[in-house]
Amino acid sequence: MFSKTCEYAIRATIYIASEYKNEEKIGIHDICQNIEAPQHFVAKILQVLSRHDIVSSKKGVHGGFYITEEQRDTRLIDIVYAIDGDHVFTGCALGLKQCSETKPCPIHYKFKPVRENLKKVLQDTRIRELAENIKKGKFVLKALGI
Amino acid sequence: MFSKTCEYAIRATIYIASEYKNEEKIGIHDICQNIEAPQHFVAKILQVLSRHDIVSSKKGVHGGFYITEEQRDTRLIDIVYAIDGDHVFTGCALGLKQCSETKPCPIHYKFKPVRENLKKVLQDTRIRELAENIKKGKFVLKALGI
DNA sequence: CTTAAAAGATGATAATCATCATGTTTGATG
DNA sequence: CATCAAACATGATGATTATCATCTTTTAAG
Repeated sequence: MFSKTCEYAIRATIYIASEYKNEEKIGIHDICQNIEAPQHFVAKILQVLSRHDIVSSKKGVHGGFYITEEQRDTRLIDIVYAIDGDHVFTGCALGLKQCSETKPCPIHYKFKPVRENLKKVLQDTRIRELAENIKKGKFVLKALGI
Repeated sequence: MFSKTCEYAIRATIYIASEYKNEEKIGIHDICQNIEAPQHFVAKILQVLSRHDIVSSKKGVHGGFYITEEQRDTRLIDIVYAIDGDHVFTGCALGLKQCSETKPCPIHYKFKPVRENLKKVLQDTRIRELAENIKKGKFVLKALGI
């Protein structure tokens, strides 16, 4: 559904939001270990997220990634747009360039509710809520090693 | 949502179903021209569809691709399964290996209805219906050149 | 029974996406 | 103000996906 890049982006953002407290920034190493993702790759992704004002970062000693109160209001759709663009929402399911409401492909209207459903979920889900649920232990971001 | 391979597979199948009549098989060249897809690539895909009994083919002079009455009952989900596998339906939206009903990722339950919705659409849509609609001119598979 | 037109099979190339590596800039701290 | 730990930037490699090319097999028809 999303690119791997986007999956990592969402996981990293949720992790940062669930861990950040007391002004202690979170290092890339810590992040990657806990979301089980390749370090260099995620570093690159976090730079993009940072430029899009989805997460914050600070260089230097005691630097790292963190998230502000405002940024906790980020909706999943913002991350998807920042990384994957609008393709998931607007692109034709059959890959037809000219497919539209007036020139629909054979399955255009059948997929419309699916798309709208997806969009709604992404619009209604905020990082804040997901991070809270992680903290409560309701959900997991990685398999817990015994 | 689907791979390009899968998009071409669906388009080709619909085209064959909408064009085939009077036992006249449809050549790969004709198909590719009308669905605007690369010939060699689609040839490969049609071989897979043929092996999966989604379309039929005949070699030699006056050979080509065609579709039987039974094959017109093929549902879109059959094509997706044949080409892309079950990843769209079962894979975690965040790419987590261990994500499941008992160990859900943070957005697992939010995406569940989206997935079910998608699956239902694919299950309820048959090639027969799509081909009929093409014939009636209600939908298009390619941009009509002026 | 030879020919030609079609799909079938397999392997090679190209493009895209994911991952890795290396060096640069920033900023707190002694 | 030198040092070091962090993110930042950019380019290189690897893997996967999409596309192309070449040859083989089948089959109707002269």
